[in-house]
Amino acid sequence: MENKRVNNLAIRQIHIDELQIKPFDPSSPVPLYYQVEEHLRAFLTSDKVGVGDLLPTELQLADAYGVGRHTIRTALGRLVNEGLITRKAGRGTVVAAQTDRRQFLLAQSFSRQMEEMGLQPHSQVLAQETRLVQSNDPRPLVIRKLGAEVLILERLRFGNDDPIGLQRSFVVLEYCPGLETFDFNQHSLFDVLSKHYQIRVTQITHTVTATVADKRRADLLQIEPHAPLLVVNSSSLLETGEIIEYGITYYRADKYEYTMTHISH
Amino acid sequence: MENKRVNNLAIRQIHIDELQIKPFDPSSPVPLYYQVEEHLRAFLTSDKVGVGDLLPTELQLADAYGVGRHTIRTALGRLVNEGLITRKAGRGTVVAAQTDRRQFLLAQSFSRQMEEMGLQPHSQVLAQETRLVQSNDPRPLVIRKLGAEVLILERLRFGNDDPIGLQRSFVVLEYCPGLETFDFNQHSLFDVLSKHYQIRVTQITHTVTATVADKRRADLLQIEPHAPLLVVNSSSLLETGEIIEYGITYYRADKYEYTMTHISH
DNA sequence: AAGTGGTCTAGACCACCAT
DNA sequence: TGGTGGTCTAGACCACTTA
Repeated sequence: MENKRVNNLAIRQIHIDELQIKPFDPSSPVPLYYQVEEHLRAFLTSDKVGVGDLLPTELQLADAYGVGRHTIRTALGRLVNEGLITRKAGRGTVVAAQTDRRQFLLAQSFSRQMEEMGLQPHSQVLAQETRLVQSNDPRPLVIRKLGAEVLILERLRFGNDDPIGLQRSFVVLEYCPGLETFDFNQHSLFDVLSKHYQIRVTQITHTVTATVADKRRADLLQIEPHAPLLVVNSSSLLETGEIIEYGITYYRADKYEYTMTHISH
Repeated sequence: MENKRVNNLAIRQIHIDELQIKPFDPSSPVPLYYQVEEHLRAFLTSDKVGVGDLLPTELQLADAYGVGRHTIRTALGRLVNEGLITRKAGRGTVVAAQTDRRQFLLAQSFSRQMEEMGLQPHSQVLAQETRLVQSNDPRPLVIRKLGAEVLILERLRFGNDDPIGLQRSFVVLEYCPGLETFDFNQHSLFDVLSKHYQIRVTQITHTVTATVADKRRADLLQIEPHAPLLVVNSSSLLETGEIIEYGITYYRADKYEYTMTHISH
């Protein structure tokens, strides 16, 4: 529990013992730098560390893991690329803000988007049914999952009690049997998938277009008919490339905008 | 001009002399690996190489540049991260297809987007003027460049002779003096910036929302008034984080959609 | 002044690929 | 079988940060 005061900012120096380093299996075919990397990643993504914490020095890590400094640098270099840590000569290696990871969560979850905008999210389930994928369902589902069993969920989404979006979600039940028994007035879809089913969505594609509100959508969203709507179609894929969810959301253009940053390295 | 035949595929082995390596200035403060990296990048992005060409071995490069193998590996590793090359143990280092770079160009340039969709792009300049940034201009410009000189360009954008978008661009002239003398009926804005001014845009943020067409926009885009439009606001930043361009484009929702894929690592 | 990450070298052994 | 990139070590000097 030693703290130092640097630049008028209390920062925490992580002690080497906190890493709970165990000796490696030297006969393992897995490269040493990768074993170090995985061990550090597990530690960095746990709740034992916070943004800005200072990692032990490279030489301390090399000593503790029982490998050369270059091996440690290889592992740290990969974690820098991943955005988990940053390095400063003369200063040390610090735990970074996980903006990428947070942005990805935002891309998945309406609830987190609302929280990010400072709004209190809630949902009203308008319809919930399970049936098989039909040929007039969204194309990505038809192409890859025709005839598969899906949960279809239609929800009206609110931020601070204002209706913001009307969302229709198709979830392929083969990956999450029993999903239809949850109450999605109370639970976030992506929270249930990640926490109850341990499902990792690793890729999401959004296609954005525009339309004008018809009578039903105007009534539900409490806007004039013919008011502009932003239409976001989303495909959520597993690591294997299989589709698990497809969604169509109609957002009020006066309450919501879609932002994306492209970075060239 | 020696070719080898491997796996029924003619591949070209790049000879070390083709790189035209000159001795480095050893007193330069620029790290050796970075000098190597820049030299290789210039070579790889020139028309002297093609996708699939095989680079000289790491030891040959180390010898030719007069540095250690590890220094060469650092430079090559960074170029791998950048997507310019790939490596295969036992095989060698090969020139990669530059898919990442192409996607980023797409995000910049209307012309390339149209080509990607198989449409012939062209533009009609509706207005072109230079003036100073005023307080009622787009916020990102006002915040960072109030009073700076900008070129304002309003263009009607076509794909295969159909009007698709109406675009208003603000370009900060401090980075590209004389830009106002180009004829943007003929030239792509981002082509002129990158080729004539050697300007590298490394970050673009898009904000997407929706509206309905007013009379003027409906006439220009040849649609009904009140038809839905997709509104894309874009900020283009330099490596330094400074803003060089801001654009607002109104796209016909029946002709254009905005697609973005998020990937979690 | 002491310690940090940044850079660099020389050398070693390995798994993999082409021949 | 010979050569490639992949991994790893030991050691060195530097610029920079912090005290």
